[in-house]
Amino acid sequence: MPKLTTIKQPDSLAKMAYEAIRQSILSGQWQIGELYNEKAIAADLGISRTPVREALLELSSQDLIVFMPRRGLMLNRFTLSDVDEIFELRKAIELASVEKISNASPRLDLLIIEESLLNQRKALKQKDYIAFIDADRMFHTNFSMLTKNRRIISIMENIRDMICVMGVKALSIEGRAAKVIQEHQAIFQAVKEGNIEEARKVMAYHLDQSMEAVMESEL
Amino acid sequence: MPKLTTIKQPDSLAKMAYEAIRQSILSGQWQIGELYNEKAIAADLGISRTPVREALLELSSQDLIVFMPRRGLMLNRFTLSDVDEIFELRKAIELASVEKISNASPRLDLLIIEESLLNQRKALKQKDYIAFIDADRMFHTNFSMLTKNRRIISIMENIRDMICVMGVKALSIEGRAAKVIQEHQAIFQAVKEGNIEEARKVMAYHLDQSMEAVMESEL
DNA sequence: CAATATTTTTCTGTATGTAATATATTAGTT
DNA sequence: AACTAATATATTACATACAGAAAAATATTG
Repeated sequence: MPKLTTIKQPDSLAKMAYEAIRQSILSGQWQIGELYNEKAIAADLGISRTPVREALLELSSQDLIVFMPRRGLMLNRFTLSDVDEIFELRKAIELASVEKISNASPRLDLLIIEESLLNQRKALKQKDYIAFIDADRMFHTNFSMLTKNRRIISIMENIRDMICVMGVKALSIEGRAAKVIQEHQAIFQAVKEGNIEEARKVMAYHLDQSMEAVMESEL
Repeated sequence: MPKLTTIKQPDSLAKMAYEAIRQSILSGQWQIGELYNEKAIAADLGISRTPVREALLELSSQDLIVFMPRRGLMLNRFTLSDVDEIFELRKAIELASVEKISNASPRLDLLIIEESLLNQRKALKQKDYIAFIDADRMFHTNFSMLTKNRRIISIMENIRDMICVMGVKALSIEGRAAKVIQEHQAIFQAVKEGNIEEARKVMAYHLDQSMEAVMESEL
């Protein structure tokens, strides 16, 4: 029986390719409906098709891209029913997260959340759209991080990636940004007070509103 | 811009390899702690290493196996903290599922769940261990299927696979099987009555008990 | 000129080749 | 005998090769 020493995985080309491609997708460089191919991506990254293919398989199992057999690959085009499914899953996980965090003892964590709230307010005041989205993402990222559950963290990361690929400009809907801040504030308040029922309620409301905004801006 | 006709994916060797390897793992043919390698698996399946590698990458991203660089691969050896994480995630999802189903209007669904309950009782009476485990799996599978949320269904499937790989004989703990049936009955009852609060409560209790049984039998 | 048949091109899915590296084995030294 | 260094072995990680299928381009026919 072999030893069980934990081996540090050196950064493989496949992992680097995965991150590179993921970032290029998230930063909006991939057009929806456009066909891409392994060879071009490999050439672009200066490596062979093999590690690129591995990266693409991973991205495909995360539902960001879809393989069109013998044709190429494209960004996943999410349907309304996809959005519904994704937000249902998100709700299940974020409600559980908010519940866990409301219960947690080291209230230091709260500072982290509060900071992202402040950043978001500042961004809105300065009308810095990019910074606002960043802070929004941070607010929710903090919640999953605070669960300290790696599986929850990674599913939530994937959900945020999918929402990003939807290409939504939900936050640019008139008045939505201000409401988002109010909702975040309400969530933070309830968590701070340790009021679990209220925390779940306002988080659920916030996610329902977000989904509606996404669907609205999608059509 | 290319057409968007949905193309039927022919069963690729990679997909077949994935299912074959997954089944051989779930049916207990892989020993924990043992090293395996791509070449041998490929030879075994009569195909080349490439599709085997793709299948293994998928299984690894599902946390069933781990790659040991330049050494081979083995079954994932779950720690207590893994078990904790997995059950936390499971709880988040199954609580949401049970809530959704309690609310659902076409109560036909209930028949399906009731049937798996009856099967489980029968299996216990006949002391058919295999059938009992099957019915147990079926009971929970039904819940995720009834959500009609493909993402929830696939995460739950993965969770069940991981629990299977843990190699637990939790259900063989003295008296546990009978208690499982009681707990399932209580869940079914609450769902039938549309009593959401109660349904969540008894499902949470059931999952806590299950996790304890898993951890107990793991050590 | 339109419609169909044929050829060419493109791109994947799979197979195979190769260099690097972690471990096991052996030899050598004190 | 115990420890170290050198060598061998096993196995991936990546590159490359190739066949087959779909799409695009071209030729052919009515």
